[in-house]
Amino acid sequence: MTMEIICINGVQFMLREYGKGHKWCHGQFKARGYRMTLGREAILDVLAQANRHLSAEDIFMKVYKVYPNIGLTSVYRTLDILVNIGLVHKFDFGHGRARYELAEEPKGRRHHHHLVCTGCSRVIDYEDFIDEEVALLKKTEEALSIKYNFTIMNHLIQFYGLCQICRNEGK
Amino acid sequence: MTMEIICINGVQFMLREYGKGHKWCHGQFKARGYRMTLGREAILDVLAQANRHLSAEDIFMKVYKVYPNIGLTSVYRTLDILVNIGLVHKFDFGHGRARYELAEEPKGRRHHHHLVCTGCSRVIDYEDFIDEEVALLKKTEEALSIKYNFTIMNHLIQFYGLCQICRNEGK
DNA sequence: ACATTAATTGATAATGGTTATCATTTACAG
DNA sequence: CTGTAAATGATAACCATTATCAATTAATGT
Repeated sequence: MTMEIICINGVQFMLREYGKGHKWCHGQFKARGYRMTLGREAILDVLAQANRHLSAEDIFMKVYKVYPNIGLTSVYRTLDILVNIGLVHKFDFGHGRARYELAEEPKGRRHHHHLVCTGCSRVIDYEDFIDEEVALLKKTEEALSIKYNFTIMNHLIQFYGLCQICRNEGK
Repeated sequence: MTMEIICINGVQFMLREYGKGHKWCHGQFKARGYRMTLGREAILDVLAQANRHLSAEDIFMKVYKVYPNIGLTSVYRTLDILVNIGLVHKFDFGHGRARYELAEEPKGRRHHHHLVCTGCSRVIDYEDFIDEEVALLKKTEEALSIKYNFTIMNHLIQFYGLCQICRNEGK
C-alpha cells in the first residue's frame, strides 16, 4: 500500500491508496471545482474503511470520533456530491434511511448484490457471481442502452425474502 | 372477465377478476383475520387499475374521488398489510417516497424491471426479458437460496443512468 | 507570507413522508 | 340483533433529509 503526506489547513494527512485512493479522489474533487477539507477527508476515510453500507448517521458518528467539528449537514452535503460524482453509491433498502458505500471498492472488496430479509431487515451481501451472470448482465445492459437510448451507469439488484432465523420464527 | 356481486356494510360491490382477482384477495385477507372494508376494497381497485407504481398519496387521491371518507392513515395501513401478505410490492427509487404496485399483475401486465434516470427521476419499466435472462435469474435465485439458506420471495432490479434528454442536457 | 474571495461549514429551523395515539365507528361471528 | 374486537380518520408525533444564514476557511493571486 503506497502512502503520501498531504497538508490541509496546516494539518498533515496520510493519503492511503485504497484502490483508486484518496489522491485520485482529491483529483476528482478538484477537477469539478470542489475544495478538499478536513471533514471531506475524514468522510472518505470512513467510507474507505467501512465494510458495510453505512447510513448518513453512521458516517457522522464515525467521523465525529476523529473530527468532532463535523456536522451532520456536511455529511449529507458531501455524500450528495460523492454520489453525483459517481464515487459513492446510494442504496435504499426500504428501511427509512439511505445507505451509502464507496463505488470503488477498497480492500479488495468487489461489486456485490444484496439479499434483504423482510423479517429482520438484515442485509446479506453476496459477490460470488457466476461468470455467466456477469456476462448476461453486461449483455442486458447493452441491449437496454440501445433499446431505450439510456446510458446505464450503475445497477441495483436485491432479492427480498426471509433469512433462516425469520423463516423459523414464522412457524 | 368474470364478475360477482358482494355486499360490504350494506353497499353492493362488483368483484372484478383481475388476474387473481378481488375475490381471491378477499380470501387472503379473511384467512389472516383481517376484515374487508370499503376503503380496502377501493384501494385494491385503484391498485388493480393502475398501470404504474403509485405513491401512497397517489393512491389516497385516487381512492378519495370514489370514497371521500378515506384517510391517508388507512392507505398506509392497508398498504402495509398488503405488502406483508405479499400482494403488493413496495419499491424505493430513492426519491423520498415509496412506490407500490400489485404483485399479481392485472390487465396482462407482467413482471418488469426498472430503468431509473438519475437526472430527471423518470422511471422506465421494461418487461421484455430475454428467455436467457429469466432462466439465469431463476438459477441464481436457487443457488442463493441454498448457499445463504434464504427464502427468496421477490426481487428488485434497477439500472441507474441517464435518459436521452438528460444526457443531452449534460453537454 | 498575506489579502481576497467564494466555497464550505455547523447550528438551527423547516420540510415532508410515514407512524403512533386515541376516541369513535364498523364488520362480522354468534 | 348484539357484543366485541378490528378498523377508521383526525391529529400530533416522529425522524431522515434539506434549506437558511452568518461565520469560517481553502485556494488563488500578489
